[in-house]
Amino acid sequence: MGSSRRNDTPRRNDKVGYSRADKANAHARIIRHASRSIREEGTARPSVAGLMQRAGLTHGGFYKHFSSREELIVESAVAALADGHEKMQRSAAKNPEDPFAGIVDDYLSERHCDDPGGGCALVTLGADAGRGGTELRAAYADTVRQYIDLLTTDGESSDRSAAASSLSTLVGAVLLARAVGDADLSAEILAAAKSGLLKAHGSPEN
Amino acid sequence: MGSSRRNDTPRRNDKVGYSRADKANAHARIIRHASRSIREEGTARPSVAGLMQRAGLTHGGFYKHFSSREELIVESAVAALADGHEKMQRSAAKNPEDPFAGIVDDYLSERHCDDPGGGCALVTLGADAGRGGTELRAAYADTVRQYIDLLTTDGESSDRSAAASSLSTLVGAVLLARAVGDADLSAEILAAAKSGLLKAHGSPEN
DNA sequence: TGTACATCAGTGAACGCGCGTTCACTGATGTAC
DNA sequence: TGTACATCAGTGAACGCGCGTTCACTGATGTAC
Repeated sequence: MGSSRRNDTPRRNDKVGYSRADKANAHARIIRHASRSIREEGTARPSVAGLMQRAGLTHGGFYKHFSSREELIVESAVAALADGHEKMQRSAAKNPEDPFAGIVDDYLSERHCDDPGGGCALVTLGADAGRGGTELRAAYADTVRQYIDLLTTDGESSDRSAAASSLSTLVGAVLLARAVGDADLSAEILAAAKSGLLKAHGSPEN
Repeated sequence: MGSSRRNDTPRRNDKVGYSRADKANAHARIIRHASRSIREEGTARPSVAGLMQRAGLTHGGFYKHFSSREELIVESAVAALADGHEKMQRSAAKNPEDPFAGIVDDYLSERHCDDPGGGCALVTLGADAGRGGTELRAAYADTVRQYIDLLTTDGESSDRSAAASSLSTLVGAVLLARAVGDADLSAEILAAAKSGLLKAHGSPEN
């Protein structure tokens, strides 16, 4: 009740002092929300003030966490890329007998299509990465390699090629399905990609 | 020599009066350069002044051509989408015996990959279209349908599905190849997509 | 065909606004003793 | 353990800057007669 050292009054609205744990939490919150924002709006549009507001903070404290807007963008892009990869790992784990089918089902789902902010950043940040700096592109490339590994069921080189081709189809299909404003055409694209991928995967050699 | 009505002194640098043909030419020039700029930089970043400057004009006259920045962006996005489709038609025409192979060769070429400003706008404007207004998305959807038609060699519905799947692969591969900053990985992705597409197209049924 | 005049494409200065960034300030945190 | 004090996360006002947009102005264009 009386003199509280910590963990009392966990978060006041008006004015407080801030512990190191508070800062770490705030940092994680900024990154988490920003990684959604840039997937939704791209890396160019979101403002520093808006991103801080979404994390429940004001813009003034921004430079206690990042040396520039660009640094936040890169850090949250990396987080977004990792987030998408983790979700794909979970998709693969959902169907242990045919992880490829598990991935395809989740990736080409309406659910994924309707949630760009929580979805694969290869799609949402692809164009921005192509225009971006070295660091972003390197992180993007690493993520591509991880996706290809995940889609490669054995170590054969032809299978790695098939995985890269499959990844292209997955990413392209979701990009197209989101961009056309037509639900029927979106569904057609997703179904076509799924059919093509499963057919190719079913007959791996000729 | 003496009193020139028109077509003398075709374009002076300092100060001139402007004919209707001049305006039409200027309008086309603005659109042409802007359609490159937005493919290179996205729809968010290029400024009105910069876009006008690239067309050899100053920003003041902008609103003689467009009612807002947004209007220019949409108009030049439509032009960019049409430009990419025309180039793909030419790719198909280059190989009349196997138009599909002609398209795949050009689309997945290093040349296309290295020229986003002159390349397919489904790739470069995909993310922006997904975030954009109704008009842009409708134009994007129309272009997608034209691409699918071009990739459909007969009217069978399964072939249309194959075409949509192939288009996803094409678009995804170029998006990925551009975004990874690694020439080897880019080449690997393009080669993998090409191999996957030609394999699938070689054996159309089972 | 020639003359008189309204039009309007393009210029460059100016507008308010939102942006990224900086700063003085606050007060709990957390260290030194 | 308790006391004194430096640190520093977060606030909100303020900064200059570049943006989209507006405007008065110019003078060849192109129409009316």
